[in-house]
Amino acid sequence: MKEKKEDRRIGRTRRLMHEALMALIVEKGYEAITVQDILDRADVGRSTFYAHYRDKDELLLSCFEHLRTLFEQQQQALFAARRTGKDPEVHFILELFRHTRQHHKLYKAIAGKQSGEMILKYLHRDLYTMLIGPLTELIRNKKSPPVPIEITTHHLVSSLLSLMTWWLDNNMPYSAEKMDEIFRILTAPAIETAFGRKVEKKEYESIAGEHPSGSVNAFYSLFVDSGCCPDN
Amino acid sequence: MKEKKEDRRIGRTRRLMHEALMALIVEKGYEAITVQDILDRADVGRSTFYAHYRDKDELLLSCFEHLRTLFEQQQQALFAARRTGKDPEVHFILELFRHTRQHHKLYKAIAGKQSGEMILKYLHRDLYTMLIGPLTELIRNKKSPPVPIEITTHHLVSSLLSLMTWWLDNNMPYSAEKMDEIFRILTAPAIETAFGRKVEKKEYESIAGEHPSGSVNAFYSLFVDSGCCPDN
DNA sequence: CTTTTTTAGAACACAGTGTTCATTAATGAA
DNA sequence: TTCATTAATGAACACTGTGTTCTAAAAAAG
Repeated sequence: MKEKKEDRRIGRTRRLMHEALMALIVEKGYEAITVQDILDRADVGRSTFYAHYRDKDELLLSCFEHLRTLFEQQQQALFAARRTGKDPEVHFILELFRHTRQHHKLYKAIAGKQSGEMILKYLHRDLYTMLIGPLTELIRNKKSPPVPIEITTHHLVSSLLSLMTWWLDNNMPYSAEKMDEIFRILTAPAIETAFGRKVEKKEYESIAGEHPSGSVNAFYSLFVDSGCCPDN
Repeated sequence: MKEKKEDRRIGRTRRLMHEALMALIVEKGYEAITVQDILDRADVGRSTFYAHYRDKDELLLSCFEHLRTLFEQQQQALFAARRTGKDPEVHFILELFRHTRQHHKLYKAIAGKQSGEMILKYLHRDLYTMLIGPLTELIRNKKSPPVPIEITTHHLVSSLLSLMTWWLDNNMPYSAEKMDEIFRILTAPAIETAFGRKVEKKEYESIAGEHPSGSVNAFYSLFVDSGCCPDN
């Protein structure tokens, strides 16, 4: 399974540069960092850096992909555990907030306001791609929604990322569960609208409750049941 | 009133540089632009540029402030017209979309994805400052909201900007009125929640209607009635 | 017309990027 | 351990872009 013919030095050098960049982003912000800063912090040679990455952006992207792999592996594990029936339901958004808290230093460097804006665009694009399919599927047989599905999806992703960065940049004053709840309260009605259904008062109230397992969850469980996670 | 002791050359030079930057942003994106590009396009000397602006960012900021002034003047005029009772109600969000359409080339350069991310942060900060006060005032006597007012405000501003940039970057496929309606559908329920009131089905349905003048509008008319616009 | 202010243009030092190459060191396989 | 292979080092280099300075010329104001 594992292709382990990689030189140890490569992994070590890459790890050093990752760590250096993450630390520097938190300290002075991505834009202000020079390649020389990274070399000094990681204590590697200039030519070594360019042997691994084309430029600063590619290093940051590499850090981002590392974090995404971490999350995907954890999702895979949870997904597998769920299939055995031993675990409760897994909700993508909640797990994302939990993973963020668990690796908050990495997330803050990568998704916080100190990081490069480029990363947020990648995150947006990735989440958009994950969402647009299942959401389109869900409204297939419904009447045409009052808001185009592309805009709704775009709005949902922007809202999620906006909450994430707010949470990180304000030192996570609330629990992951609370953030998940906040996201639901702020966006669930819009999702119902996009699905073309009326919002019943009873349903709406249930949104503010603690993780209801009613129809509102249809959206959230999408991320687990529809195989929208990459590499599935 | 007007302090017109400014040398004609100053205005001309500044205008040339503004125009050059706007055009270049649309062409190749803000980050890729060098000072030399601006000098060539505007046909001004290098020392002239630095006599007016510290750097590229300050020039972009100057363009942004120019646009904001344009909008504020128009708002002032509408506000005045409304006081005479000759005009229908003025809604901040709708007027912002209308102004965006009216000056879409400027807005696309300044708020589109090709522009510097710095500007979106300024826009976010400005809108947040405009919103947070009136929103806090509105929930003063209500029960404590399920979502902190700071987060709700942050979310609203992010949603608005996300819609704005989507609209601009997709060549404005919908009318300003439609965008205003979309913004209401996607965010009004969250506002009601922040206000601590239950959303009645009748009210909710009215959101999707054409610019209802019911209680949902309490939020939107804030921008007109509460003097939250700068320089009032 | 005279004074004041702005602009032009070239020269400059400086900071940061990305490349090259000969040398040294670490690695992993035999 | 030996040894061929691969990676890291570090210094030198050309290059691009920034921001400053200075003198001469042009334009505006009075």
